[in-house]
Amino acid sequence: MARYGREHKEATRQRIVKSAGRRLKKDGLDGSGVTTLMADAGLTNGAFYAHFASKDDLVAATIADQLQEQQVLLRRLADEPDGFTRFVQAYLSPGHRDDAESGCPSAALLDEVARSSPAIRRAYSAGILGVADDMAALIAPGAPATGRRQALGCIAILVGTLQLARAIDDPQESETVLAEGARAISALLATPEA
Amino acid sequence: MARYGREHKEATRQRIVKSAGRRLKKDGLDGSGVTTLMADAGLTNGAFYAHFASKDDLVAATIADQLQEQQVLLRRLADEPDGFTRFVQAYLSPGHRDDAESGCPSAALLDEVARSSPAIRRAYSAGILGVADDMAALIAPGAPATGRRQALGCIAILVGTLQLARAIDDPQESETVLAEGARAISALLATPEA
DNA sequence: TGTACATCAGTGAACGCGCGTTCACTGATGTAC
DNA sequence: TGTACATCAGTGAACGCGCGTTCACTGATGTAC
Repeated sequence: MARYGREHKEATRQRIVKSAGRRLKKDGLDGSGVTTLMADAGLTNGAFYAHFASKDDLVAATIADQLQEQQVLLRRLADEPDGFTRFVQAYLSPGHRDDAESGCPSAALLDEVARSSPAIRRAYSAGILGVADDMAALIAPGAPATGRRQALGCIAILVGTLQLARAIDDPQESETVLAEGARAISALLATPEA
Repeated sequence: MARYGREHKEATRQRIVKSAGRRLKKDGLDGSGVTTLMADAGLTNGAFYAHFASKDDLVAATIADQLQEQQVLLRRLADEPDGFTRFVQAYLSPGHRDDAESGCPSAALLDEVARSSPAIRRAYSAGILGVADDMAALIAPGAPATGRRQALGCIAILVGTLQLARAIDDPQESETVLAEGARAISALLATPEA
């Protein structure tokens, strides 16, 4: 019945989603064309619609996948000492700033996501709230409600800081921004809710 | 000698830059075409290159103008009591979240700016550092160096918070994000540098 | 084991469209006499 | 004051190109006998 093993097509789809993650974060949602996205996966444009209903459909799937990857990363850190501190340090590092392609999808794409179709915003919203939950477990293991609020605040700080550090072309000012972002995270977590 | 009064052409250019500010913040840098940008100013595409060398040139000019407008706003607030607090309140309001077109250029465009040409990043960097200086005067009138660092941190928090609030499609979660952003600003400003 | 076949993942050319940019031109303007 | 003129801001059609999407097809595959 099934031609090629039944996992073959799904594997190809996953390959497209993974390479699209890198391309979209590098060139933006509007800046990445279907032909390029397929070429990145070693395919031609024609095969695209055998896997996705539209470019929006791929973007939504890719964003969901990227945020799931972030959840996996955060869960792995839950087992390590100072997991969250180390996460913040890596996130606000010059290395991450200079490598958007393999970095945080929110930092690379958030303002474009906010302008995107409902389907994309839905995928993003569900994904980022999942990330917030896992981050909350790192920040305040015993207080999910508080931790989740704080996690959303931390995400906003991390994303804004990295974007600003990327946009500013003076290396020294850019480093100042990264350092101040780290200070803002510490300050937020050290300040009890009113 | 001069045909049309000598201020005529400059006035038209300014009109294009102002309407481009709204359009670019609404539809993004990649999402706004030259024909649309000119139509917004009541002109046709052909006249574009009499005013700008390229689309990048208009984008750089528009970003510089938008950031100057923000400086004007911040300077006006310096004369009022609680100027900065009121600025933050308005910035992190549902009204601003739902009206990107007439809002903060950084919140609308920062990740696209980070991917843009050197000329655009240069215009943005110069502009945002000017904004930071004026914000520093509001935050810490007597300590420019500290104030400037804190201002950069505040800008990152404000931008990240507004973008996240815009992307999340659940109104309640979105409000939580805005509230937590405000708390992060207070926490950062209340925490002395190490 | 070898061969004929049905399946379907992937190809590549084509579609209409909007992009950024160019250019020959039009026609309203302020100036010169 | 009235008219002829030079200027040049703005028009609108056209350029080649890449966009997202469609579709007739190819050819490698696992299965049936």
